[in-house]
Amino acid sequence: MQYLTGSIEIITKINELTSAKILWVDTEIADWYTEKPRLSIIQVLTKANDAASQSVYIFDVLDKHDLISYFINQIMINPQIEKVCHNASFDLKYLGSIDAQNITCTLKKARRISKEVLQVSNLQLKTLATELCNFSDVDKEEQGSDWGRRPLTQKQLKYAAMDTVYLAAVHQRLLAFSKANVLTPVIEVAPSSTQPVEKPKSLTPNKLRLAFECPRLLYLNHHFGGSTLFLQTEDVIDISQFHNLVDELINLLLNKPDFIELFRPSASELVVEQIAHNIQQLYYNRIFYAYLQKATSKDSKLAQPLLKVWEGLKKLIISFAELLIINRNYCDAENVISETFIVEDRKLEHYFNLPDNSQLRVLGRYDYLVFNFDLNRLCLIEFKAYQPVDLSAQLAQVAVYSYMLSQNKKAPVDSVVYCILPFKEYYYSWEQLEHIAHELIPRKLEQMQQWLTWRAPLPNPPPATIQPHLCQICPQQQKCQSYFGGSS
DNA sequence: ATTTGTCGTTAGAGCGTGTA
DNA sequence: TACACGCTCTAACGACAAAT
Repeated sequence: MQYLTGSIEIITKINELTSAKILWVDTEIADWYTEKPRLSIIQVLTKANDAASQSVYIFDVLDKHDLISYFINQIMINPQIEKVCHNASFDLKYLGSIDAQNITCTLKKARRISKEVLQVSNLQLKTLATELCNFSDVDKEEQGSDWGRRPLTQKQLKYAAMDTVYLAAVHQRLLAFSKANVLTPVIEVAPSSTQPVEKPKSLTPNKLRLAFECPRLLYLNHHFGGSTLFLQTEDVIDISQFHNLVDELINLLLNKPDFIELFRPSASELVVEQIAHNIQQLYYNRIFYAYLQKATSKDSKLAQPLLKVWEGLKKLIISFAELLIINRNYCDAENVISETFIVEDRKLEHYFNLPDNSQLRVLGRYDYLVFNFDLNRLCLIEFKAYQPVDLSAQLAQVAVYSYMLSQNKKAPVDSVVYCILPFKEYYYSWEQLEHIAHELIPRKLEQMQQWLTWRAPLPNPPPATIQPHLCQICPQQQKCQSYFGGSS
């Protein structure tokens, strides 16, 4: 160890060090607890594996600002020299801060590897020296000692020198660790060729349904908003909470222990009407009655139409009861409900291959999923408050849902649509849905892209496909005629 | 276009750890 | 003591699907 105090010898040594490739650097600070901390000494190790601390140079730079600046300019800023520090951000406060180049922080390295992997109790330099590098007799006392006093004691100088020795040893060990844990190389993502024509980046099953019902309405809705539901005015009651009503029905089935007792007898002993009646009763008392009260208190005219909704829900419950009894053949009473109603993430995503060889993302969320043990098949449920205006559009919508889910599940998925006002059940088997999803949907999606990007007065406006008598109740009939003109 | 509910991302507050 | 950094947790924000 060389302890250098004279300006000339320090500058000479700094000049020597500029040819080094790597240096292990540490500092000691006097008055660190005060407003005006002073850099006391800079320790530099030039050779790793120097347990005898032969190649440590200690520069005494207390209050010698020109020497400190010289060190910073010659060593710290020089990008050719790698400087290794423990908790480098601390030393850099006195040695060039943001100007310093090519700094390696062993604390950062150690943190990245983690305490657990290193199997050490903490990441202090002294701990790493003892627990990672097996140094014994590591001195801790002098760290907080008075580095402003001169002359420095032999003990202080020994401590200061050993710090860099530990630093180099720890550094070597950490390098070995990070080499051993080479992370999987970063996967180069192929740059996606951006299409010159601006096309919708993704579509939804709901939009697809609309595209089948009326492309013009799809277009108007996309650009100008407005309602898309074809409804006779006398049908319309506010059942925006309709999905909530169904949600609560299924939650009730899943969470109410009473229903387990209901399914205690064997399947052959169970009677659909009886089961359904029980569910209806409980649901009416728990959920629907309160909803009815609340709605009619706001508007007493709602009572009559809401009773129609109830009639629909009752029939829905019968359907559920039938399915549950079928499945009771295969499940015990405790599990039949949870095995029938499958609760999981309802989001769906799929990239459809279009006829023009491009791909289009379709995103959607289905309503519910059940399993029928007799058919050994999943079945996706879609709820509609009102009768569909166009059955083929409805079919297309559930075909997309079924198809996307079947891709996830790697299994066929049937679909059923329940309409509540008035109650009607539409069952579609996977065999017909798959055909539609394969043959019809990709072409429709391609058309939709064209329709949605169409700008008046370019040719090929979206056709009006809806039947004329239904167009009379189109929610945007007026706008459609004024925008597209002619027949609707 | 606007709204509504859900869900995932992100900024930042707070805490712990490191330095003399 | 003071400051920097990173981790975690949360609140705010925005994206999204579906409905109006």
